[in-house]
Amino acid sequence: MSATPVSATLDEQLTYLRKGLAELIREEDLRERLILRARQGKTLRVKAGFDPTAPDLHLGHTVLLRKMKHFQDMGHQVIFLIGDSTAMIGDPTGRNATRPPLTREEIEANTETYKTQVFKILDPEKTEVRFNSEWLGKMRYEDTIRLCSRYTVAQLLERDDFAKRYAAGVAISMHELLYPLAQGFDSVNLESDVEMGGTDQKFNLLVGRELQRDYGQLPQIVATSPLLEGLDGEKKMSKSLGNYIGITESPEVMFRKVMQISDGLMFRYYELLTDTSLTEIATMQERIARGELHPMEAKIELGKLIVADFHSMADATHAADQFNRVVRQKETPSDIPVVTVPDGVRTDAGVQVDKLIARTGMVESVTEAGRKRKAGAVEINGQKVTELVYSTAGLTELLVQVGKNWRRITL
RNA sequence: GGACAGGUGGCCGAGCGGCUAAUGGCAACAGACUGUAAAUCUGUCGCUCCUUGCGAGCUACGGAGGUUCGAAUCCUCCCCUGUCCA
Repeated sequence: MSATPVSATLDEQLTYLRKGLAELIREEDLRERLILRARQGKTLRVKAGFDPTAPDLHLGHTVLLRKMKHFQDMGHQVIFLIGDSTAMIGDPTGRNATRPPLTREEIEANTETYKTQVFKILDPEKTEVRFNSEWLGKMRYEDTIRLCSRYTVAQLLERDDFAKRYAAGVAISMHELLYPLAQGFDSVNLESDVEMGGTDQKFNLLVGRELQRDYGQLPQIVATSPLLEGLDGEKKMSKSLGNYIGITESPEVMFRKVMQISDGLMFRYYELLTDTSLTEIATMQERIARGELHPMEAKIELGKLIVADFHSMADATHAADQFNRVVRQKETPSDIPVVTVPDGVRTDAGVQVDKLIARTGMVESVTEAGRKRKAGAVEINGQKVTELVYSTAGLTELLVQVGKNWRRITL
């Protein structure tokens, strides 16, 4: 990731920080704040919150993390806030009930997971990891009432999600209304100068400004980053929709997933997930349109860039090779998990195929295995297998393939 | 507290006594095609067992009971959601 020196001029800083943001509220405020803090000999406190119940980051999160890194590049302090208290609510999406609070152990385990992932992008030296239970957990009933008194129902109903649900007659629980307030209160406690989040967080981020004003603080600047579309190119990337690329996934899986996105989406990924400049991207698009560059070539390059970010260049090259051999030339992949035959799948004549592929984790259930086999999706030692029993006479191992799953099973 | 309308498989949404593991759509998975994808086409899409068969059993339509040869469908009670009234 390119680093602009900390000694950048004010205008250089602003340009650098503005790039790639969906919205900045307000740009003049950011300018003034930069001047103010510089005069005080301070750096900006840049906050972003994360949900500790789902410590698996995917590329969608990295759009934001990359932007946070840009603030660090400019010498500012980033606060990685873990919403352990607000996790009980969960950012209202319409169908969540109150979730039980996480235990201390769970939170710590999840925090560690987060750190190893987040510091692939963020600079640990300029990152402060905090928990909102520090202040929310200490609040008494009276404190909560006081906080609630600072906001009105009408204000909360401005939030698009609430407004829609209210209009449609879908349930909105009281505690969900507290979520934006709690998040805003985090900003008060952290005295944040900037809060970052996805564009879907805009409302919550703005609440922070209101509350900070109420508490006699300068309102934070709100910086939203675009939401990354998932692999389907339609909905935002999310784990629950299954259209994501996790940043801890293997180079091979990552690469393959990148190759699966549509050609159009590829440019979006270039824009939001790599340092490729907009002009370079435009040039690439033109060359593809003119037939000088094959879209696949551009996508391979994208895949390598992304894999290299989270693994290494060598891994990226290897993943690309692997993809080329396995997917394009339909050769056998080089690193196949090796397992021994599970109990109870042998028969007198050989092995029972359904149980074999179910019990080695290649499919969910024996029933599904049977379906896959009958549908012609199972190959053993290069031969399509539709019979129930596969003869193993004279064999010492089986090379089994079901779709993109491979296993080397020793007998 | 009252009146009314609802709660169905990952989601949406039909069914309203048997032929319903439950129409249809989306999503998903596998196969064909391909530039890798997209698009398109085909198949599948609860679990287990075996003698792998248009096989057997089990579980499933908010929950618990009941009526019936038989219930997602009827009855009772309960829980939950929404609307209106208080």
